[in-house]
Amino acid sequence: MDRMGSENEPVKRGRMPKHRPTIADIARRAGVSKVAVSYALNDRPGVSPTTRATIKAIAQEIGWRPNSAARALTRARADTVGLALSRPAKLLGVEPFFMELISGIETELSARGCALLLQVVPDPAQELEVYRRWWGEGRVDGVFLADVRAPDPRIEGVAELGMPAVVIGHPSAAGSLTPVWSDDSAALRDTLTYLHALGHRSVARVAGLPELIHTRLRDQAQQEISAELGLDTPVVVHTDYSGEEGAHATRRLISSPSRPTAVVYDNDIMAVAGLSVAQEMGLDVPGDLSLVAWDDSQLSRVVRPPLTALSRDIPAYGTHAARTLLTMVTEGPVPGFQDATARLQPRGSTAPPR
Amino acid sequence: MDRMGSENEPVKRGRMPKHRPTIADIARRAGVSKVAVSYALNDRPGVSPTTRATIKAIAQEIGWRPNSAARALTRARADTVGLALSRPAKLLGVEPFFMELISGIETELSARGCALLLQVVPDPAQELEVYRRWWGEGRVDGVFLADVRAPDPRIEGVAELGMPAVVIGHPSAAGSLTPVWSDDSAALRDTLTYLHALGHRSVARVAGLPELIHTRLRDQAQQEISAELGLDTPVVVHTDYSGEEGAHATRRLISSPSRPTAVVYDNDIMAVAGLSVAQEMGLDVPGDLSLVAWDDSQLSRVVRPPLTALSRDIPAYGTHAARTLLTMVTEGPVPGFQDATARLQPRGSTAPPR
DNA sequence: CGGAGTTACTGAACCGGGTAAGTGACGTGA
DNA sequence: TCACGTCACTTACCCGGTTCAGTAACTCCG
Repeated sequence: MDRMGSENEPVKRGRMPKHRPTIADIARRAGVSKVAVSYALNDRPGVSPTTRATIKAIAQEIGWRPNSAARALTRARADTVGLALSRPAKLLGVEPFFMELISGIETELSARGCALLLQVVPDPAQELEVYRRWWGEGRVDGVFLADVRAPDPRIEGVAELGMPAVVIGHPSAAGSLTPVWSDDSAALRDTLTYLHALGHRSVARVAGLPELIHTRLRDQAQQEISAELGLDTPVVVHTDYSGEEGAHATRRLISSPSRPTAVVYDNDIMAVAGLSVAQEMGLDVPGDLSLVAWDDSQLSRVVRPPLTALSRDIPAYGTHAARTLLTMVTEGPVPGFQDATARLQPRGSTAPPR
Repeated sequence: MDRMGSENEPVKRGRMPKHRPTIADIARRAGVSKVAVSYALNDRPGVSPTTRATIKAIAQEIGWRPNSAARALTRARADTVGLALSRPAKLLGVEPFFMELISGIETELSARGCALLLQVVPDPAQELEVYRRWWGEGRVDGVFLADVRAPDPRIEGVAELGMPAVVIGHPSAAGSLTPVWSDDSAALRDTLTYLHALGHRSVARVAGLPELIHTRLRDQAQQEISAELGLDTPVVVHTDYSGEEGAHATRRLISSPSRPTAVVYDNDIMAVAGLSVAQEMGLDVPGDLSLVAWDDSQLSRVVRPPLTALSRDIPAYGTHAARTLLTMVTEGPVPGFQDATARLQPRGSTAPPR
């Protein structure tokens, strides 16, 4: 029984009215009530197998999809989680970390029918504001926090909202929120032990942003482990993670009277920059200077010599973070999750010092 | 009925019930109806200045935000646009392009109070499925399409849905959708003309995925421009954009009997890999081999010699794409937008051939 | 054969905003 | 003095899907 264009009559260009099908449309076609359709489509008791099949067939045929807004309204669930990043475009682009993390987060989210809302903002204060807005508007069910800082207003702010949140970083940085982290200290211990075994005694580090907690933790771990192993007190230079600052820091280290024999870089782009600088200044890598990159990507492998790197599965890290967050959303508080420790991948950029 | 605490009355830890404020709450406090509140908050006539001020003050005080689902339901507008990417995690991470693009897209979106929904999927077919779902569920008002392929089901599929969409790529790839693009052909012309002027006659190219339309367009332009300038018929090697394949392709080119004197790479990671391979094989860059990278990032500047690159403002590109899409969403069809042509940035990796 | 239980369904209300169409209290001009 | 217009609100109903509380019809069983 084909009834003519119900209420909305004037069609624009011969096209269908593009009226997205609703359960009311299905109900009309099937000759039942909206409610029966709702029960049928959600596999809830209350409709006969025959009716259920008919309704499902009609839904399939007319391409019905549940309107997410309507559903969110009743279930008070957005099926969306959020991630705001506060780093400048140029830096975000050059660090493979975030893209790989996002990619891993997606893997888990899409398997569970959840979407990811992303926003890039200039600074952490605005990041909190974005989270406040998202939560207030009911757009997200939870969020990820990355790049935790020394005193970080986001931690307290998000906790106050009562919004499920996963901190990508060490528990000591997470406050009352749930951390998903990997043990940087152990990774650094492996690295320094390895360099010590090669015969190095002076190991410097070109670190990331000093205000990030994970930078501080690495700084502190390096102090402690160096002392334990009997290495020289380490020189640590802080940068903004850019290649330019990595190059500059390397130049400073190499020119200093107490030149280190090995350098650990907090990301791979700085390690590559450091490698170029060292070679340009006539040093042999690894003969005169050994280099280690923290986080491994294609970049570490395509330069000569290939870089010894602290390798970890970043997409998996993201997947774990997403899984943790979704569990919190659906089942309430969870303790946190410790991911695998980065594994040292020795390549051509490290050797015994001459 | 086994669940008793359903009326969420026993608060867990002394916290407020976390009932997000609605306009009904404001109405109650102000002693007016919901509608008066709605009018007041939306700056519509129908309430006295005094009442309006009172209502706004209360809204401010209790931290009211419009529920996005409820709003989407009546306005049939999600205030969200979508981007699905179908590249493997490892490749996405290493190419600064997407992160910078997203960052630029965000700049425009957040200024207009619009959110970005992101999804990473394994292949283009699933990307279309994601778009179908998002559109069917009313989650997005429009989408971006990147990495258009030779026959691309997404173009037709998205057009069929009647969903606003911007194609990041050449008009010839966009079908009936709206393109935002920059003139690769002109950029390549500048590059080849420059290399020709330096004295190069044999210019190869290490290209990206052959199924991408923009790769094809570059291939074709290279053919034509090379012929025009009197260069040798160009050798083009297709890759998956990874450093590994870039290195391999370079090795092949260098070892071939008709070794080119210059190579253009479709992204910077491959150019860096190519540089390493050339140096490893004993070639002097730029003396024996000149290299050009398509798309410029920090990477091009931190290696030695720094890479001559086709530089363009990718965040701005994203901003233009976002602006175009939002215009389509709010005002209907627009013609498309041509972004600035990439500018050749000569650095140390190019010189006259020996 | 009558009451209880089950099955298959429906009407009404709800989520949190929005719009259209009133309504009563004023002010104003003829 | 009265009809008319405005203002400042209100009532009623919508968006699309979910939930609760019925209600017939049918089955089962003592």
